[in-house]
Amino acid sequence: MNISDAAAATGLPAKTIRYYEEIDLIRPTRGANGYRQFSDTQVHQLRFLARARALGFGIEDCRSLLALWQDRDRASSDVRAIAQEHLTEIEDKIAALTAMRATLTHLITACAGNDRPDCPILQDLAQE
Amino acid sequence: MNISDAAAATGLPAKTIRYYEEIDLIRPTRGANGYRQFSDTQVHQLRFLARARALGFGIEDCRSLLALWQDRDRASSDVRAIAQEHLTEIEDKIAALTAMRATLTHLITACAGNDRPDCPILQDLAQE
DNA sequence: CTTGACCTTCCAGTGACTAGAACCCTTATC
DNA sequence: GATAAGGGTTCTAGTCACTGGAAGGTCAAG
Repeated sequence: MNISDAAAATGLPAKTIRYYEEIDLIRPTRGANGYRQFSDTQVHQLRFLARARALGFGIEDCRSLLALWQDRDRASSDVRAIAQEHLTEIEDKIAALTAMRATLTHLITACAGNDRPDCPILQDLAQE
Repeated sequence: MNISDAAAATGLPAKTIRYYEEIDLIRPTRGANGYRQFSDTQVHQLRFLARARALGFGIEDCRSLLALWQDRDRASSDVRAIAQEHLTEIEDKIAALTAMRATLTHLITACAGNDRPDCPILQDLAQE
């Protein structure tokens, strides 16, 4: 399977798959012409990576999760620990963004949004 | 006022202030010894930038907002438009993170987190 | 005169790709 | 056999907003 087929099968751009090879997340073999060859197993790994990335896991977490997936003697507690830490980070980001949203919503509501120069948004930025 | 005083007065790291000069967000003068000199006005501008960054505005938005702040003939609608677009981006991010949180919370709850290898988290990553 | 705290510039790295250039290989058609 | 389209390859550089570190100049105190 060539790279564009692997891309179609996983939803990942070909460029991203090449990048994953560069950082040793995946090791496709090479054909006589130098083209990358992806096995069904590797396509499965790529789908795993795509899903993990979609859940927001960083590349190093993905590497760990992939290794755990391959390891039949893994402990589910190791997987859970990675997921739990990631969840905490997500919750922190949500909290930060939610605070921004509250402030912005408030300021936008207060701003007339007309031709005049007076603006509560700028006042807020200038003062606090 | 030297850079470390400006940093202390604004909460921004000195490195960040140098970076802001490099990208022409601020233009401190220089003393005879080559040190950057910050006026009270410039410290005020830096605080404005710090606050805008804290609300998540990107650097180019900050540049625009700073220019609008300096412009006495501005229309508040221009400020509001920038803030509104930014708010929409924040809401998109919150939505994406909230979806991740829901999935992760569900999976973490389902995972025993013990010494055994069976793990709903890996199952989810492998299948979907 | 030395020490230590400041300041300067410049280079490189972060995360996870992405764009683009320059070039090679395969397949189909004429 | 020529050619053109549509693969594939590598390499460099750019993204965003800093951040770390090295090498070296400046200043105030003792």
